[in-house]
Amino acid sequence: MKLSARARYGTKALLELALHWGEEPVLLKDVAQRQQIPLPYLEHLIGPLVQAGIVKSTRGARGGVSLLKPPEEVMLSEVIQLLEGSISPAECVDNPETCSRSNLCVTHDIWDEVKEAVSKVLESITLQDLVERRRQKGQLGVLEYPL
Amino acid sequence: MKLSARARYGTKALLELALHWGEEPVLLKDVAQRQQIPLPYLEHLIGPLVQAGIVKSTRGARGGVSLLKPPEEVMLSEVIQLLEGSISPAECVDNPETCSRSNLCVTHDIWDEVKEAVSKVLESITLQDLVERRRQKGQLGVLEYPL
DNA sequence: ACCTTGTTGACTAAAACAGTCAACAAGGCT
DNA sequence: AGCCTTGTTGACTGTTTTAGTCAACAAGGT
Repeated sequence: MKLSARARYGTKALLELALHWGEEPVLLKDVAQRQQIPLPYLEHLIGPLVQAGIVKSTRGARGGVSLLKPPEEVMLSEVIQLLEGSISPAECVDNPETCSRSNLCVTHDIWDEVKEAVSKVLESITLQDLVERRRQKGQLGVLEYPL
Repeated sequence: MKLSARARYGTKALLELALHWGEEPVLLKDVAQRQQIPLPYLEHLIGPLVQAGIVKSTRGARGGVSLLKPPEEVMLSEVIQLLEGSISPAECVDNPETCSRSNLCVTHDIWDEVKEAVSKVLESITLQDLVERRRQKGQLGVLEYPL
């Protein structure tokens, strides 16, 4: 039931961008450093996020990445799904045809309920929520960590 | 976020035993066959379940395995935890010391909420619930599949 | 004794995953 | 124009985990 590093790193990266919503693009390098993500790894996460229309990237000097959609419009469920593939705990939840006798299979229903529970949580939280929680935690907000 | 085959197989196996609660021990071979679990694999799941006091095993002719605790006293959370290790979606939920700056780390809180949501579902379902759901599905009950 | 059944541990094959490296594309700056 | 900066892409590697197998063994019934 572990979430992949992909999904965890991706979420942290987006939080970082959300903290800078409306400002200049942030350097990938800085996102990596501040959120403790290996830079070459982060590079691979950005692609899908750009294609999904969540992130905008600008090349060249003074370039970087920034959020394209407003933070309050990005649900975590969306992000996780994009980077993780699917949140269902068992294959048969997404593809009922893979398990024979799904009609009798009670456990199938359980895994589906688990999935729904997770979905519900992740759908209820947006990047904006993360930003607010973060600001509440470290009262200093963005100034907390220089650079 | 996938559940391991260990946990899924284990759950199915216990459901099978719960269906025979109060009867003669069931052969491992039959559990494997009816729940579509590779026998040699199932053998490895039984050990931990016996040690945890959930299952009782009897060797020799007319032996087999049977539930030790009443089905209504076995929560799925217990089973999954035993076979899967932990249900938290991220390491840092179980070991906060592994992630530095956990004080500022907002995502940590999210993963914890996800874990709680899953726990809540799995704690609310016992083997007895599975049995009842199963009986409702296949009206014929145990007779549904001969052998 | 012998047959049946669960127990244990060693082992393998395959897949998934995290992470790296290097070549490249695109855009600003002087 | 040329250089420097920054993101993009794809190939690659090493490690870990996982599912699954095999074979020797232990225990109990008949």
